[in-house]
Amino acid sequence: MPQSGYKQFCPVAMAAEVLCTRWTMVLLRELIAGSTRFNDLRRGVPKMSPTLLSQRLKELEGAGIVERKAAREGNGVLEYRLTAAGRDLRPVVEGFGFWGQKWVESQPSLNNLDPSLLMWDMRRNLNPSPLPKRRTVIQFQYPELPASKRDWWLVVEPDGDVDLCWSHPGFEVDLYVTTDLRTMTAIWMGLTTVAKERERIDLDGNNGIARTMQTWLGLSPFAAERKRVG
Amino acid sequence: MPQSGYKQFCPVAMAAEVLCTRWTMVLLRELIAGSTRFNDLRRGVPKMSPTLLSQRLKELEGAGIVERKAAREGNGVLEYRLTAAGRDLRPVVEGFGFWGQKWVESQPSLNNLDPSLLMWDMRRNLNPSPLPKRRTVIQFQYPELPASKRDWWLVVEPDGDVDLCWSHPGFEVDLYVTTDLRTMTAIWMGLTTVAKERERIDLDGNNGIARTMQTWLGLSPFAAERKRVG
DNA sequence: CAGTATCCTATCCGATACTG
DNA sequence: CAGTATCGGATAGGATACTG
Repeated sequence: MPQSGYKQFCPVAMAAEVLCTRWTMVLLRELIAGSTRFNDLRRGVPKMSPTLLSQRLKELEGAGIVERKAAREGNGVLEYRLTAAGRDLRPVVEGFGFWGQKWVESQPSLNNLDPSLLMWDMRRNLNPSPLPKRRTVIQFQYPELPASKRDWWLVVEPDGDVDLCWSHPGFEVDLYVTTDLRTMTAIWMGLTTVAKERERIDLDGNNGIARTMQTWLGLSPFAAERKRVG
Repeated sequence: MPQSGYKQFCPVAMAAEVLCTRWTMVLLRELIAGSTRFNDLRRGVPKMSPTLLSQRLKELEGAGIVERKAAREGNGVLEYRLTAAGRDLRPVVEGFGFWGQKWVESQPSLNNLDPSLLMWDMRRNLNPSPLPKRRTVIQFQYPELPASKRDWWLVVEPDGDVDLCWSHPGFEVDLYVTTDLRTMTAIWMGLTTVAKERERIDLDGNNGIARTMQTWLGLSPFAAERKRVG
């Protein structure tokens, strides 16, 4: 932010000085969602350059929002964790999200799709409880995309852990979901539903899993907020 | 914001795109506080250039947050009013304010004082009810400041309206408050109280008004949030 | 009073390549 | 894997003066 700092004693300005730099709110969303490792953060904020990510993390550390420390397991790998001040930003970030969901036109941002980011978010919010109590594999296929971004696998372990793979994990696939990225994104954002888009989605495989898709498919944390504009 | 736009479908990013440009949150605070005219907004955001203020107002209009229309009285004077989407930002802006009050060190921003801004905010939040039911005039004096910024008058009308003057309004002064700007600002922000700073404040005039200063002096909307850092 | 026009520069940031 | 180094360009926005 050019000539940074507002030089104002108002608390709103003081907060904005820290929070309203480019990418910062989006990065915070990713931290709040639970990512702690540098490359996990990158996946959640893929358009941010590593240089800037590194710089922002330092700024957030300086502002007392994030602390970096070595992960307890792992060979000196660093983790970024929110401090109390950072956790206190959750309602602020959620405020942004719900307001954005309610009032910002979504058509333009539906032109900026990213399968990697979508699948990464889906992985996080997936709800394993309606699924069988064994390992379940779901393959997503976006035929319109180039080969390297076309196929994705969500592997749901019996303990509820979900892994995202971009090459075949080797296990048998329980359900193939074939659709276009825009439809899948719109469903995930809560702008529409599996049922409404039924004709744009091809489900092939285990019938029970197919039928309950809307329930195991976790949606965006902001999906519940009803859109008020186009 | 350089290369603007996050090109992400996440609602947090969508909101941040609109809200996290320079000065925008601070401007919104002023709109939410009730200013509607261009020059009133300027007083609330004095460090913002008129060019940028004008530009931001247009952007906010484009985003559906503000609408501009001719004031009903007055000769075609424009007013800026929040739309429903804009009013819905109140909790978001307040979230910033409370978080900032709680977690951002205030010492640095207490080096960026501005008597004009402080008095402007005091004018807005003053609570007339403990004052006499007649016109009451309170003169603030900051001896350390240059003459042009030293003296300020708050004129409280019987109906509760408060005017701010920077030259003597002509009416008899009921109370002279003489202190330094830093002390007065810290009190207004809720970081300290009139009683605690009693020795730094000189009160001269009507005793009853002097004694109740802490009550008629309206504080910052965020004063109630307790600071958690230095 | 309520803004515009113009100019210019600081700086933010994106891209890419590279390292322990 | 987890970042750092370097570079250049775009652009945001500060300053100032001006107008209806």
